[in-house]
Amino acid sequence: MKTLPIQIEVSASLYSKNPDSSDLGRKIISKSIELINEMGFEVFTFKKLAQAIQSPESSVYRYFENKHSLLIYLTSWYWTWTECRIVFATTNVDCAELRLNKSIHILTQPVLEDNSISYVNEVLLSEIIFSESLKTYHTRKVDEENKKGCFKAYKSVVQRVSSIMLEITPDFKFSHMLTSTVIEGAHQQKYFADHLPSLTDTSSEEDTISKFYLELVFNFLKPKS
Amino acid sequence: MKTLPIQIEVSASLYSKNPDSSDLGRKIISKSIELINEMGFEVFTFKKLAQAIQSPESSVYRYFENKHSLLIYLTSWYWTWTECRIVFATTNVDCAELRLNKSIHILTQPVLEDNSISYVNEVLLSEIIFSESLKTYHTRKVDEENKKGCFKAYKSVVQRVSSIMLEITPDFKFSHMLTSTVIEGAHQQKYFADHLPSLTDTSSEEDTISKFYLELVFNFLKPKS
DNA sequence: CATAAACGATAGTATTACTATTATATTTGC
DNA sequence: GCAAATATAATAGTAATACTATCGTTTATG
Repeated sequence: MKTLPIQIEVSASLYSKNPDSSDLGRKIISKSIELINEMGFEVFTFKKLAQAIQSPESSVYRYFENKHSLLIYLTSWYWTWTECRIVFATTNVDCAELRLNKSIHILTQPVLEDNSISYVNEVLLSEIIFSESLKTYHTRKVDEENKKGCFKAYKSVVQRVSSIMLEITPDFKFSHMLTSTVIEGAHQQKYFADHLPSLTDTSSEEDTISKFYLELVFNFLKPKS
Repeated sequence: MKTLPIQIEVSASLYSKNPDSSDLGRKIISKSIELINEMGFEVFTFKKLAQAIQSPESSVYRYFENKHSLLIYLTSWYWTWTECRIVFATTNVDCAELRLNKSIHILTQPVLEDNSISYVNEVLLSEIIFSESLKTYHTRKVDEENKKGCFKAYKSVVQRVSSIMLEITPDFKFSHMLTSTVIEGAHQQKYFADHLPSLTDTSSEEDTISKFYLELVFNFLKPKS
């Protein structure tokens, strides 16, 4: 698969100072991706991040209000980038079924290769998304943050995939539910496979989860008749 | 629907001192359900709980090591109770499809009536489960807590519903994945409907979510052929 | 070269999540 | 009915977290 040399832009409302605009900012992003991955988001603190990049804690706060804002930034970056990947994989594909198939693959499989151009390690970031992205919106401040546009990038992905479903089955009433069920479900099943395997049906195959959700979607959209 | 006058027993490994064994313990449970519901699990603290029940914070710690253990206790109580409800609703029902149908209803709909016998308010508890139960296993300590049996009650429910699916389609390969997708998906979709509606397909009907997952399951298990 | 912005260094605060201690109730076993 | 065990109240204290504030120095930018 070719890499995307695209510059990902994250909405200015999601940071205090654009981390993409300075060395320190980029170091904050790339190091925080590493650390959140290693220790998990709860254990991760700005103090630890600051120590790791050898800068004072207060400098980190100049970029992000708190670690939650940083997580929102990272997930927004991920979803913007993922939408690019979907667009890239589906333009000039005439068949809607095939476009949906490719989209579901992108949404349900963790990223395996880092393009290693940017300061963002996409492999590690995708792992963070799979295991921690729930925490972006499972807070008391969801509504407030939703108004601020914190989840715009995610919604846009859901909207795009929903539209493909509606091309296949125009009168389908549950396109958004089905899409978000697939995305969140795939994340969850990956987590279960790693930690609570009796909640899944693990197999030797790598892409059981993708196959499951592909079948789920196509059985629902086009029940064999 | 009839109420269940059953005594729910929670595994002794899930508390320091059994809250069911004293007035204070029962007050801790019933007040914490109220407070977690009001303010959300993150904002909830043992200090606030202690103030609300007019007891010192240290007394609460005699029952539960920390607030996370309390949440695990509450979810275990909920899943044990829910399995009872499933058993109650499905015994003496011959048709497996109907048993699955009833089970899915129980799993995808919030509880609407409190039996008001016990000190547990099941309506509020079910709301906590829908919005916060993810937090029981999304921690760095999942594996450790899983070994301790913290998620046994939940797994038992998943196992039971999986078995019904296998009665209907004996060679089905994804019964656990499908069951956990339905349970977690229903929780998620309810949350989305309340906070991020563009990720769902809201409608005036109350039970859109149940209908969606019912259709999802039966389309998958028995594709019309 | 001036001046604004960014950064480093350091200090300090409120809150959280506990732990510890001791005195006073309350239950329980005999 | 009383001693012994246990439960609870009352209070204090600690380490870590999540910030906020100040200020001098460096580094871009026009």
